[in-house]
This record gives sequence, C-alpha cells and structure tokens, in this order.
Amino acid sequence: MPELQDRTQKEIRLFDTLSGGVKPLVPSHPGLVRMYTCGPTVYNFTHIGHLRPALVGDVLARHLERRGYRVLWVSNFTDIDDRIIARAAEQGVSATTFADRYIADYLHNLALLGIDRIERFARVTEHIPDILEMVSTLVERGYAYAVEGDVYFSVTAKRDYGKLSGRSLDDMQAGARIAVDPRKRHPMDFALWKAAKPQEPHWESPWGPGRPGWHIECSAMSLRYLGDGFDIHGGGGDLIFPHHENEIAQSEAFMGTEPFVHIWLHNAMVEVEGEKISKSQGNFVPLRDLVRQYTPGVLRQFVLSTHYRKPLQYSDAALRETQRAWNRLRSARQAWESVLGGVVPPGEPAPVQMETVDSVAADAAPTPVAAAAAGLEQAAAAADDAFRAALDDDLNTAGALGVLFDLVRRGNGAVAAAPAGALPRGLASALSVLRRCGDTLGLWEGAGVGPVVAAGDDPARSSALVELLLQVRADARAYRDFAMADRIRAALAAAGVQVEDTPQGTRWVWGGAPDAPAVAKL
RNA sequence: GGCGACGUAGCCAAGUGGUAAGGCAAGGGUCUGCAAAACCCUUAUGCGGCGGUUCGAAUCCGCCCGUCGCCUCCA
Repeated sequence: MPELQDRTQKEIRLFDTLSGGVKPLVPSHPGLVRMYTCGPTVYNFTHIGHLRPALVGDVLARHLERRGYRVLWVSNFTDIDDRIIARAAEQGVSATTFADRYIADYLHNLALLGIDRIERFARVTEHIPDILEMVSTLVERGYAYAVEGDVYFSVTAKRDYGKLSGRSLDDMQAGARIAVDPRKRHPMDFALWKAAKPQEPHWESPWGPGRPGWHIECSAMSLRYLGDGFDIHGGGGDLIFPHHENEIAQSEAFMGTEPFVHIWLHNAMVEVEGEKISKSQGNFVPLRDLVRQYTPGVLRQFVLSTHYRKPLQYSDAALRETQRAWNRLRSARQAWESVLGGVVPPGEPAPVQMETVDSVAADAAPTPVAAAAAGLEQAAAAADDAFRAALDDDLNTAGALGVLFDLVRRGNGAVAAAPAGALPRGLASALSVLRRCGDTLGLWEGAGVGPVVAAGDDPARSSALVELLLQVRADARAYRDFAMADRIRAALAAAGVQVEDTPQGTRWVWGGAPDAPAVAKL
C-alpha cells in the first residue's frame, strides 16, 4: 500500500516568511524541534491578539509531539523598554514590579487556556550579560558603533538587510516618517544599547550605564537557549518589520553564518471592527474578561477556526457562535462516553485498527458515497488520518476542525441508528479519535469546569449544588410535577448550567457565562 | 507613495488544475411530558469584476475594484 506510506510519512510543511512559500520542516537535530516565539512587551494586560501566536505555537507543539518529535519551545518577556519605564515612574513603582504584574496576568491566562508547552520564559532583565556580549561582538566586527553611550547597528554593514520584509533601504528611506537622528550613520540604523537618562533603570556597560534596545534581547536569548540555526521562529505579522528584520541582521552578523532560523512563522492579526487590536489603539479585549465568559476550549476553538495566516475578526457574536459549535463537539464526546459506559477508560485512547486504515486511506479523498458505505470504524481511522494531514499542511486548523465535525455527525448518526442498548460498531474508535484530536487542538481545556469555575470559583462546591438541584428535579419529574422541574431547569440555565434529559438519564454541563438579568428575573 | 496579505452561501470558514468540506443561523420532519441534544431533508450551475491559458479554473496569468496589515510602539 504505497499510497498509505506516502501519506503517513508526508512531512510537516509550514509557510516561511523569508522564502515566501510553504516549505518542509526539517529539524537540524533529528527528532528535536527548536522553537522560539516572541512574547509580549509587558506594559498592559494580555489581550486576545496575544493569544494567537501562543496558540499557534501550542498547537504546533502538540501536533509535533504527536508526530513523535521532542519540542524545545522558548518564549520571552520584554520587561524593559521606554513605555514600561515611563508608566512605572508614573505609578511610583520599579520597572520590575510594574512588569511583574503583567507577566503574572499573561502566565495566568496561558495556564487557563492550557498553553503549557513553553519550556522557558526568558526575561530581558535577567539576560543583560548575554546581550552585552552580543553587542560587544557586533562592535568588534564592525557591524555596530557607539555614539555618546548609545550603540547602533549599522544596516549598511549587512548587505542583505531587508530580506525578510522584502524591502530595500532606499524604499524605507523614501517612506521614513520619523525625524532622523543625525548621530546615526544611516537613518535606518537601530539601537542595540541605549544610554540611560537620569533616574532610569540601567546596567553598567563598556559604553556607560544604559539598557538594551528593542530587538537585541530576542536574538541574545533565542541563541542562548536554542543555538544557531534553530528551526522555527514565530510571532505576530506586525513584528516582521522592524523587529524580526533586525533580529536576523544582528544575529547573522553575530554568528558569522546563516541562517539564524530555518522557518519564520507569522500569524495574521486579530481585528475588531476591521482594525487591528493593539495596546496603543486601546481597542483591545482583555483576555482576563473573556476567560470569565467562555470556557477555555471555546476560546481556543474560536482562534483556531481561522487559518493562522488570515486575519481573524473578533466580535462577541462570533464568539457566541463558536460557543454553540463547540457545544456540539463537547456534547458528542459526552454522549459517546455515556453510551460506551466503562468500555473505554477515560483518557485512554482505544487503539485504531490499522487494517481499517489501509482500506480507507488509500484514496486521498473518499467520495461521499464510498464514505457512507464504509463503517464508523473506517470513518474514525480516516478522520484520524485526515486530521493529521490537515495539520501537517501548514497547520490547517480550520480544516482539521472540519474533519472532527464530520466525524461527530457520523458517530451521532451511528448512535441514533443503533438499537436500544446496543453498542454501535466503531464508536469506541470514533471516541478515541475525537478525544485525541481534540486534545491536539486543546478543545477540552476547561470543558469539565466551564468559564466561571476556570476563572477561580470553587468547582466542587458549585457542582454539589447543581447535583442537589437535579436530584430535586428528578423527584419532581417522578411525581409528574413538570412545572417545578422546568423551573429548576430554567434557573440552572440562567446560571450557566445546561441540562439535558436523555434515555441514559439527566446530564448537565457548564455552558456559557451566567446570564445575570435572567437570574435576577427568577 | 513603497512592500505584503486577503476577497468562497444570510454569517463564519476549508479547499492551489478535475467539477464547491464543515460550522452557525433559517425552514420542514422524527424523537421528547415539554425542552434541549441528536438524526433525516432543504439552503452557492457558484467562488469580488473583466479578459486570458487549458479538454477542464475558486484554484494558473494579466488588468481592475474592494478590505486589511507593515513602512512608527505593537502578537
């Protein structure tokens, strides 16, 4: 079955901004993928735009792990810059104290969302020696020069400057909108080290007291932990210029070789009402508010529903739609687990029968007719394969979600068609695939506790109260007191608990956020 | 002005040469104490527009229109 072999061993392909096309991921250390993603400059609360690069990295890491790779993922906090210094001073706290507040917010949100594969968070202020060493070397090699305590990188010294963003020095000079610092040799030269002004936090350096410029920290820290020529460097598309352009220039000048990284992975922006969300625009939606309204898995699905290289339009309506769509996946999983009872232990994926893979996977795209004729067992195996193929293909998470919905429809159909008490053939496999693929996307994050609990309520106490109310309701139904039963159901719904009566009994699950007006009306 | 993305149904969104996945919403039916969930059926001769290449184009090429991003702190 050579076709199957080809599909199984097909490489993982990602879009690389530098080469402008999709290219295969070929780790320079076999079996190990070294990845760095740019984290936030911490001077404000985390917003949904920050979520995208972190989530892209997280899903990529999970998928790579499933494909048998070891992933070494490093990210950073830029915890010293003009804004941080200015705002910390306004509030009368140290830059470190100020930054810590937003670092905590970022880490808290990542934890809630299950973005847990980042092995190390590097802080700029804890890597000053690495940065100084890099700047010194660049000066020694003639790529940088010092002026009155500042050190600038000389863009004309690096012949291929501009290769990432695809622009020439002439283009950029023509469009320059900022006043040119006359001390610079070239208007596009950028600061590697900035002399400290009075009262500013600073570190000693060969050029006098100062602090790192923006850009240099990511070069110094990524090379320190990942080494030359690591595999993937990710971040938001708004970082392509100047941040990543400058990173390449200074890193390759420092290394004396290239490439600095093999694949530059950039996600498109999250927009609100047609405009990019950004801290400076003030139109951002803090993540800490969203996690109180939506289950983490819902937020993940929302971001992953659009391919990472396309702009994502944020709106509350869109999020509510995702909530409904996510309910379908969660509900199917719960229903199948209920039907199967103890057949498949929770968390233990049933092995997919490989012989069934052969018969279905030979065709890249089974026709609807053929697929309908095939059993659920085969459909599950085909879905598993198609899901992986979608992620292999430049992390097509939207296509991968489509595969899961397809599987859900087939599985639900099998359950509906099965005689009472009978186990539909292949349902265990379908459940196993649904669980595992859902794990890769992180769709089940917070599914058991819901948004409110995830945001800090006591899950055990809340659940006990729900259970109690459902027992009272069950009694009411037994006495055919449906008015009482319906009243309890409505009250729970207003509180964010969805109740469903099934042949297997009453089920409940945390739905969306509590509807305060509805609660008040009860 | 320069560089780069993107434009698929009411909405969201896959699909890079072989005849339009999936989700949400809507309508009809089955099931249910009623709901919910679930299942079945219906909803793009059509992929921003106009040309071109091809046996064949949403997919390739050209021009045009529109939206967005970057060129300045930004994920």
